[in-house]
Amino acid sequence: MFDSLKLYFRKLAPELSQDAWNAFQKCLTVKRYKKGETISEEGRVNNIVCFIEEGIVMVYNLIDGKKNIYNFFFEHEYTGDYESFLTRKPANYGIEAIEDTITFNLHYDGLQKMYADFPEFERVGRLVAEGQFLRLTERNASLLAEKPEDRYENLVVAKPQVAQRVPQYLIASYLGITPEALSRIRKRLVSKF
Amino acid sequence: MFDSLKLYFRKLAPELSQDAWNAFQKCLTVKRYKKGETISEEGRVNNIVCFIEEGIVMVYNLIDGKKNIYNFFFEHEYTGDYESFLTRKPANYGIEAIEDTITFNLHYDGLQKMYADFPEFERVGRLVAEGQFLRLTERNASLLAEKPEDRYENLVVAKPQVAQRVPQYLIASYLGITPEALSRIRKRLVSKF
DNA sequence: GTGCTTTATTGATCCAAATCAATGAAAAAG
DNA sequence: CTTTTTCATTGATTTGGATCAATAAAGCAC
Repeated sequence: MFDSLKLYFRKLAPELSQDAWNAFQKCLTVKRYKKGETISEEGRVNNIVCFIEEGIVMVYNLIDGKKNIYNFFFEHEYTGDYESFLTRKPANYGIEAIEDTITFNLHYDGLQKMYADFPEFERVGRLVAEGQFLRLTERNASLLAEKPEDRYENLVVAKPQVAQRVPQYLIASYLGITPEALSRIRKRLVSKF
Repeated sequence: MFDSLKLYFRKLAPELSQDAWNAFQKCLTVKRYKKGETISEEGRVNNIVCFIEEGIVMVYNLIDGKKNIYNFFFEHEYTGDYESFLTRKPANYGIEAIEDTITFNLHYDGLQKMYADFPEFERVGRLVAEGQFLRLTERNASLLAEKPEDRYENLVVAKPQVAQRVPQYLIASYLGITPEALSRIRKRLVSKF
């Protein structure tokens, strides 16, 4: 059932015991979402981390009624409003399916129980948090130092899936620009070659 | 000696044993840096996390020979090129003292030994990584959704110390703009009141 | 399929920041 | 204290993206 997730864990923390993994499995629930459906709502405390088995998901941040795309997540990546999940404060971020999506969801209480029952699991928590941090670091450097045009070029190279499977107006939001600006950037890039 | 750091730990992980704390202390070294001095160099693997006892430090990212300020850190905050520290790859970030600074430095090997000898210490690692992540999340949202002018206004409110103790051209870099642009933003803000 | 809604493109205008350049102010070095 | 270097400000010009508006294309529902 959770083969892809198990594979992910094997790589992340190979020394994790079979007992811990078995207990962890029991904390998971499988969920299916239709394209456009809300997975986790902005405004209330977020209690889940989602491992995406199939589909694409976007995480956004509602500011002045406008959805700012924080990031896209694909098959075999995990996501969630990690901030709300950790702080137990109402989420600033919402999560929505961009395609029909299947996720394995881990509930907050389940994770806390894992930490309590299997102290070794703290290590997984640490590695996951560190991974999240590293991902953010890159995005941050990109937002700080690169122009929108460079950001788009790099995105296409680094995550070609995004350009292929995600609508442009969402990519524009992810890049921090308007759809019009992205359209013009694309035009410029085409005439470059 | 490490009172301020101990206080920080008490808040972060109150249940940490005295044994673990004692062992941890032994991993620390005290360092002094003059204003302008390099604490950790970009380009080589970073082996330290610094807890700042006194002074201000900046973390930057060298791109095309230009220092992009990632962040400033003050008394009783910790810093380091966490990315390089975690991945064991050459650092993309350098660290430099903005004022005369005293730090308590934790070496990578010391931390790994802590994890090995005191599995409970993984929890500290997790909480630290989570804290780093949360900090970055905010900065990210700010870079994505706010205009430089708003970013500056928010910075002045949230971290008045920065505006007071850090030169403007560094703040400009932190905001992702040129010193000229910041100078004009400040002018605009003054005439606002 | 037809119509309806959403998304993408293009044009025109406006604005904030980048860039280039020069001067003034402040800090560091001697 | 004086000189030198670094930092901050101001001006002129350029540029890329925002905004407003209109049209074209693609998706979706019926």
